[in-house]
Amino acid sequence: MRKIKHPTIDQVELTDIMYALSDPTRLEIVELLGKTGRKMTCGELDLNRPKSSMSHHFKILRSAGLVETVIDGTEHMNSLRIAEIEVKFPGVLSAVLKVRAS
Amino acid sequence: MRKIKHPTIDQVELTDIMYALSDPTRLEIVELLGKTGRKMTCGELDLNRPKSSMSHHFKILRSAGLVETVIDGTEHMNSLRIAEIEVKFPGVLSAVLKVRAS
DNA sequence: ATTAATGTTCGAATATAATCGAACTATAGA
DNA sequence: TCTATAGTTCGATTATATTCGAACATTAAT
Repeated sequence: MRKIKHPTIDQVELTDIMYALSDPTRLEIVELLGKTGRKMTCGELDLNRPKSSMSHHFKILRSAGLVETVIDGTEHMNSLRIAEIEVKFPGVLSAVLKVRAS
Repeated sequence: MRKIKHPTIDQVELTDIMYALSDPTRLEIVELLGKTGRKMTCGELDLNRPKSSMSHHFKILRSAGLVETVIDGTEHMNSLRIAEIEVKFPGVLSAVLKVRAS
């Protein structure tokens, strides 16, 4: 496990994004990543759930194209792919973030 | 079966809306309702699927608060609850509709 | 080399959802 | 009243997701 695979932006489907955002835990992760605007480790994003459960949710966020994870030492740094997603699906993710921020 | 129950707008959750929109068939229904902007019967919205399957999807769209159905004779007229949803979750549904329209 | 830290993957249990035929309900029209 | 129409509900099948402990992999530090 050296590098994590992500879909390219043209492979990202709107339904997958909707699905990823339909889980409260995942929506909260996305909200936190959007709020801080920086890369965060899974640890920082911990929501009182077992590691394996969190890992599962990150996997879905990644495969939906919402989150990018790069490995840095033992840590996995996660960030929102907001710029790309806003180009492909203008207004969708930003509106969700705005709603959740208020 | 006289009148169909819908959630009030304050009962509507963002995650339920996301979930409802994560299915291609349902997203297509929403897209058609948004595009025409008028009430449409389930028949008009038929997507080559059995009635019972379509009914299932409408049920989910209704319970998510996305669609309102009023009975008119033997027909069930469906419309998007876009005005209410835009007040509660500004920009979300409109962005999805815009993306799908393009 | 050991040990610790950070996540992933596996595997199995449980839960939720999709699908669709068949039976049903409600209304309209002849 | 009989029949047609529009859609829902039931029920059973199949498929997909969630959950989380335990084992594993990778890197860092001692």
